[in-house]
Amino acid sequence: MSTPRKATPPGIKHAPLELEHFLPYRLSILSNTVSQGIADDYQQRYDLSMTEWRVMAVLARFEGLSAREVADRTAMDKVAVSRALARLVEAGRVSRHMADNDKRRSVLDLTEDGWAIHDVVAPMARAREQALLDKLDEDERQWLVRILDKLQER
Amino acid sequence: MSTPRKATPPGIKHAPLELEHFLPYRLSILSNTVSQGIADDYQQRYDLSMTEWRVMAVLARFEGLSAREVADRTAMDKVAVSRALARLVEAGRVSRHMADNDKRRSVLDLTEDGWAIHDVVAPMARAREQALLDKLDEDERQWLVRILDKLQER
DNA sequence: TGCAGTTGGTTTCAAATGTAACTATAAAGA
DNA sequence: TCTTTATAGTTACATTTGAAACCAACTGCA
Repeated sequence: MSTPRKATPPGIKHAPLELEHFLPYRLSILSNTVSQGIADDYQQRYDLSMTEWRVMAVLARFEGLSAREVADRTAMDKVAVSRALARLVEAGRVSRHMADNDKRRSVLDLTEDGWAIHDVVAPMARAREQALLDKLDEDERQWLVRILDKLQER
Repeated sequence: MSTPRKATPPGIKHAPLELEHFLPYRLSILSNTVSQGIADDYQQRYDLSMTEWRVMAVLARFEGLSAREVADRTAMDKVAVSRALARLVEAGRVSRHMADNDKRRSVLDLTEDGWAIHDVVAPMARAREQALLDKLDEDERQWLVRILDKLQER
């Protein structure tokens, strides 16, 4: 154990990644920081998880979705959605009733309580986004949108 | 339950977030897609988790770090690092010995096996990054770096 | 010295998450 | 119609993750 078993051949350099310039890493750090920041605004206050908030946000935007459609729109998997919905319905923040044309399908909506929370949290989320965008000038904001569009293509 | 308890005042619109244009959401989707893509390259093949790979990547770049320093550099918490290291050491991919000036502190390095894995995975990660960057033209790439720098300020 | 506070790191326990199996309904084909 | 296959959603189990408690070693200071 104390003697090196084989010296690294002199010519080989290993070329480690420079994480601080590595795009996937930078994206990950940035994304986590931002999402966590927003979550800090509502988590304790409303006992609301990030996934629950995402479900609420999409139901605010599109009323009457099924669980499956929520999953599609949030890029969450259906089990996660099912669990988030169980808590939200239990807490009286989302109403669920059966679609009359298809008894498997649920029809989901925010309740009044759900809307009340939404109407507090959504502006806070927007404010966080704005704080981020404020670091950029107008040119940069436009490039950012264009760049994100291209990176997400396909 | 069947009678609405209070009608939503007619003037109030609720202003839901448009997730598809909401920056934090877009960043999250993009980041997860990219990181998961890279992870697909090594997870099954080397039985290596994403956190383990991150630890290896940072040890490739900076030899002899302590666990604490790894945590700082990866923005992971120390419990996650501790667990990743336990597996990596067990698997013979990282060596750990005690710092002689401070017996709490560990001195961590990739082993030969660790380097061998690194030297396969790092180029794959770089290739993924390149595939992403290939979607942009030179202008856009430069703006992206600049924008990320500004977004991460402070 | 010797005590109080801090730091590096691991362990423990609870909560979150993912995978696969399962139930119920619906749709499609013979 | 009867049988097969697909879909919506939940449940069960195993794994991962995070928070807090914990232990050991170090530091500062009386």
